[in-house]
Amino acid sequence: MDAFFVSVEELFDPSLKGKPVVVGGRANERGVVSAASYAARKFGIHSAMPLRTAYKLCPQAIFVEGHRERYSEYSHRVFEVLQKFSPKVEMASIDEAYLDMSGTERLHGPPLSAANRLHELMKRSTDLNCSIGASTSRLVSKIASDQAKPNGILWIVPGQEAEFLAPLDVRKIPGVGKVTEQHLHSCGIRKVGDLAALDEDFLEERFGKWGLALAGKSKGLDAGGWFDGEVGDREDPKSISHEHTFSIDTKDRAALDAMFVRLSEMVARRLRDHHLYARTLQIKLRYSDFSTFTRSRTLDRATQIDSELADAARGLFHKAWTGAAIRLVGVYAQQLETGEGQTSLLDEGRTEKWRHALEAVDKMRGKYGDGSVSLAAGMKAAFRARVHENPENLPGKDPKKRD
DNA sequence: TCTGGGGTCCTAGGACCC
DNA sequence: TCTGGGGTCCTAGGACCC
Repeated sequence: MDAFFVSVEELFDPSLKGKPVVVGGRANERGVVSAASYAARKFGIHSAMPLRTAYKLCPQAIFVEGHRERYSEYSHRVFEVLQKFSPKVEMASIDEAYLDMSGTERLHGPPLSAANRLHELMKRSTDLNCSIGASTSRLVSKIASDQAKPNGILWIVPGQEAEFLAPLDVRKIPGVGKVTEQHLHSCGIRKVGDLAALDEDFLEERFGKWGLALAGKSKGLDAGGWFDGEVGDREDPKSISHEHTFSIDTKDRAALDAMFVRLSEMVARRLRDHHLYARTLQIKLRYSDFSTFTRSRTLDRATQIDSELADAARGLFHKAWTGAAIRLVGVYAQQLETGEGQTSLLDEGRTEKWRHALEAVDKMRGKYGDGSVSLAAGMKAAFRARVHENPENLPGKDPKKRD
């Protein structure tokens, strides 16, 4: 989808159309650009750029927080349109999808006319623009759709994959980021064609397993990495996490403790939504100087209970924390299992009680919002965060706030 | 410039087992 | 007595994607 978040915002507020719009947060907040309108991009603004930098480049831009629920809803509408074209659809992210079109020629005709009809139906059904790349591999189709933006279609004729890729910068290959790009440049490799011309053994020696995959990609093959397997058979998530960057770095032990509880609750809630149990719990700490540390622990027994995750998270935190001011904390559930596994008789009663309590809690959260119920420590987190960011929120000043 | 939040995949060392 | 080779699990870190 083209400038997806911005385009959805425009549907709800047409006055934004044609203006420099930045989705991601207010101009003076800690955070980065999630999406920028094409008008904003003219000023040099792009996604992942710090909001404060974007503001300096274009102070007159309109900064909006964004609405995740709306994007999810529209993502689902997009998915429904795509399903009309192939039974094998894979949403690769909220605004990007792959369709396996093999065997649909009789129904949709040759690639270009199928792409055309999809393009038109997408516009009619969702009022949103997309770009389409068509080819014999996911890799080439993805790159082709990038080249087709905005609002375009690009079909790479079978056999022409390598020719299409050859003049492009190596950075265009998904998986080649800043670091790999620098590494490749230092070897004198700048274009995909340079890569394709190299000896596979050289690449493997220099870049390991990844080098071998790169050799394949440079020729347009879905070799290794993300593109393995059939289109559309992604299963359960492999990890579930939440993290929080404080608007002001903090050393407040109770506030940090409480934030770990709150994040653990959010993770546990989503584990239950997915009917999954976590065997490994990881935390992340980021200090003021941006140095980042992770600590993890594998639990005796997989769990989806708020307090068990929270206790483990706080335990890891206390062991690792230097006492210095902290910018970010995070909680990650990994090694997800579909059952909790062997439970000792001793644990069973306790676990059962929690299960009932949490069922009720989840129902209330569904009805009254996520903030409606929390472990006592989680409530403290919300409260302390409010006071930390605005001392006016201290209780006693206003009887209503004290409640 | 002053750096979010949600993910996936890969590497590498050490413990431990046979 | 002076040390193999294979495997798996655990932990920490990092590149990368949207």
